[in-house]
Amino acid sequence: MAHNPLSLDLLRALDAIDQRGSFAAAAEALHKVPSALTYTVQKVEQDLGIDLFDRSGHRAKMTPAARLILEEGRGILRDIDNLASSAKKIASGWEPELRIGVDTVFEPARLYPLVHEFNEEHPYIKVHLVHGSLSGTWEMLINGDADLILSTDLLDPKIDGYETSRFGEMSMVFAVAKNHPLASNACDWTHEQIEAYPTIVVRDSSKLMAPRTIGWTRQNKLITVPTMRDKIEAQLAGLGVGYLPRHRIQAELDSGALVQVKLNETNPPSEAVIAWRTGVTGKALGWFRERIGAEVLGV
Amino acid sequence: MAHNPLSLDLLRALDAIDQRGSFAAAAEALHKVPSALTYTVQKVEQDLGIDLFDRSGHRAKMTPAARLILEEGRGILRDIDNLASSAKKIASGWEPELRIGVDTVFEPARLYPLVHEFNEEHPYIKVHLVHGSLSGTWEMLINGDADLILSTDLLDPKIDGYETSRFGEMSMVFAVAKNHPLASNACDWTHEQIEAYPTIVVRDSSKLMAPRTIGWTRQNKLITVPTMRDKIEAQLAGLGVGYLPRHRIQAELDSGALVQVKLNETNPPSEAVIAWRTGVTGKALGWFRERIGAEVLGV
DNA sequence: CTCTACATTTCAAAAAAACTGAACCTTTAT
DNA sequence: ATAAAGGTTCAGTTTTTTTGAAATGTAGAG
Repeated sequence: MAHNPLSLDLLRALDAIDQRGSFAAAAEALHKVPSALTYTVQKVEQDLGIDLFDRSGHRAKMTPAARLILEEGRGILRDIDNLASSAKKIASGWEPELRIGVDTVFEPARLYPLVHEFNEEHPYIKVHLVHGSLSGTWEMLINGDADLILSTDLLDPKIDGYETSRFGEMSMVFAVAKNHPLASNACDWTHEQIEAYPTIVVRDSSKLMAPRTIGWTRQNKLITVPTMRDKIEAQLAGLGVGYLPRHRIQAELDSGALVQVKLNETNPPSEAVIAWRTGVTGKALGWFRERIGAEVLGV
Repeated sequence: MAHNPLSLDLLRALDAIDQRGSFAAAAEALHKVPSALTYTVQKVEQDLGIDLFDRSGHRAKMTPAARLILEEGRGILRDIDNLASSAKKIASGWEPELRIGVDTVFEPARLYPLVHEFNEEHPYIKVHLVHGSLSGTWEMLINGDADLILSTDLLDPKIDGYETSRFGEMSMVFAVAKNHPLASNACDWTHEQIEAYPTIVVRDSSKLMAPRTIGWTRQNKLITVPTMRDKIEAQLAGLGVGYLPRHRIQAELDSGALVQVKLNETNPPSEAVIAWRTGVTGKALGWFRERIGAEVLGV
């Protein structure tokens, strides 16, 4: 019923006493007089019904109970401090949470260092990474399910209400597994020859918008997978062929696990873009807008 | 420099306002008058320099900053409450921490439910599970590295300063792997025949006391391993033979992965015991002393 | 549109709490 | 033995918190 007798003042007092070594020194550090500390401590001792100091000797010595309060109390004081500064941040335009929609063409792990850095600076601002593919990623932004998305300009629905900014170039390469028949003579295949093999395509995660397909698709021999990671793995396994973003498969191209097939059709490079809703000006959004760069594409 | 303006009173006020829905109702719940709440809130708003409520409408509405303080504050209030009650517990004879030494003959996982239950009841009392083998387990108790140990009476050094209590019977069975030569005719092997195979023994973790060996050992063909789990695995792999505690290998005996070999020597059943230092009367120690029972041996 | 019923704030006064400084023990150091 | 330092006590002072009555303001009913 009554209040918890533990006060932040007591926690601060215990901390100071432990750090400075005596009531007198602690009192000075807290800009108080020693008897004020005695008062604070005795009050809690009385209300809580336990001893916090053993006064049998010359110098007061903390009891195990006080030691527990001291140790856990430090964490609580830290939390309270963080909380106060976070509240100020939010009041000054930092959002309480930010939802970032990441298209499956990007490697999510490349964003982790940035998110980690942000989290260190702003421990109480929650960052949600949500995943989407193709039009589905834009849909998250339009619907308000994400505050910021990473996608490509190819898929930009070009409707009102949002703004974009480019942060890198993405070249798509037609690649097949090392042991795939198309890998043997890595040039000058005809359409018919290529169409002999299934194409792996990433399924659009959009629920409402018209699904978009990227590049040409043939009606026959399509295998759809939910994410770019699945597509890469499927092509690595030789299950099918298709365009893959170079930044996701550079290691595989270098090691020879995947082989680029040159086609005579031209594939204009697309741009990696971030997009956000017009008029949304949160500082956390700005923080990421300024920092998301080519390193998300593996530099 | 100055104090953090966030006070526990504010956190409690925000919580009540959120739960009851209005300053007036919250004030009543806190046995105060509404203007007192206004005062508490305004004071923090002024000190922190931010608004906690939007007063443009009829009813005061929390700002996002206040919402953050509310949500995180609830956790802090919970911590403070736990801390107060834990401090009282410790002052009334509950130890701040308890170190339990577990001999390797026991399956550590069988203790987890008990430790979990204890931890729910006493969130701020730290339980350390430390592992030892043979005399080493007793040494932890004698040295003061453990407050309570689980071992067997066979290894009891029978010196002054501690007390024991039995909590179950442990039968040791001479077992070999399914495919081991000794498994084929599971009876009446001569000593010489058995001595043809290596014996797996658990190494004593003792640093100072005289290492004890359990049962007979032959000087030749010994393979020592650090824990009972290693010994079981070694015998399962057919690497050697030896006595194993039935409660650790019941599943393997049932499935036939291990086969009991009957020997004509008699092996008196030993007792599983707990032991603690005489005169140590902490309540956490008592809690475990009362509850450790045959379920540690798999019922 | 006016009136009523809340919901909250303002303000001065009162109560409670926290703090101070001087006096006083007690223990440690010299 | 004496000085120095740590801690407490206590009466008085200052500061903070609470109160209750009046004021303000808004939503909703009639």
